[in-house]
Amino acid sequence: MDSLGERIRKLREGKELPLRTVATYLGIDQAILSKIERGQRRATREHVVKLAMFFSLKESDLLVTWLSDKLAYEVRDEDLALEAMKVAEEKVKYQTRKNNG
Amino acid sequence: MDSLGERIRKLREGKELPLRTVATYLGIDQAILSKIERGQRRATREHVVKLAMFFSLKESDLLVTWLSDKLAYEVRDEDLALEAMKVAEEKVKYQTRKNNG
DNA sequence: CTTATCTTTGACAATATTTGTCAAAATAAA
DNA sequence: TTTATTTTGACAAATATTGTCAAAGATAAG
Repeated sequence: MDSLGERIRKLREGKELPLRTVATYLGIDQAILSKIERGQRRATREHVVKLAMFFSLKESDLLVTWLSDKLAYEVRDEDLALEAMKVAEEKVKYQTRKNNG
Repeated sequence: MDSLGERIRKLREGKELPLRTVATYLGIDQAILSKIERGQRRATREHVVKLAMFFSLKESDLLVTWLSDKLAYEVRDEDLALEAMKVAEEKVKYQTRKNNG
């Protein structure tokens, strides 16, 4: 259950690449990538798409990691986080039905 | 499975109160309350707390509605919304374990 | 120990998003 | 018609996000 940051740090270190290399590919300063990897900043969707390219991952795979990070972040230090999450899941199911069939 | 806006509109209309009355209680312009009720703007936590007071609801009850709205909003029009939501739920469970026991 | 490379930190700027006011237009009720 | 209520949209203020940059802190190599 890794965060996006943990995942890409592992991938990057697995290839023994410096932050600079990946950051340049993303078109951002290495300082930001450093922060993203350690969870101090959040990636944008564009970053995620490019990271999937860079590391040859399925885009949807990395997007789910990124989105779930965002959701968990949204209810960080909320007592009612889990309860809200469950209700939200139902709301999303309903939204989906509404958009499709 | 009402949104916060739907809930408070029903409550307000149930008491036959104009937007003005509730908006003044919240300390905001009625235009905003109108938008919140119709889901065009989002309430702040402060609004929610005051609304719970105003309508004599359990604060946590309304907070769950508000939080779940925020979560659902965060993944609006995302194909991977539901999948991300499920992963996020696990992440939240883990966070909780980390903070408590 | 010194130098070179890599990573982290923090101050700051630019941009985007959110939250609000206000006034006018639209709607509904008297 | 009037009067009260609600909705809309343009705009401003406040806040949050995303980024650069330069310096400080680690790590590794010579």
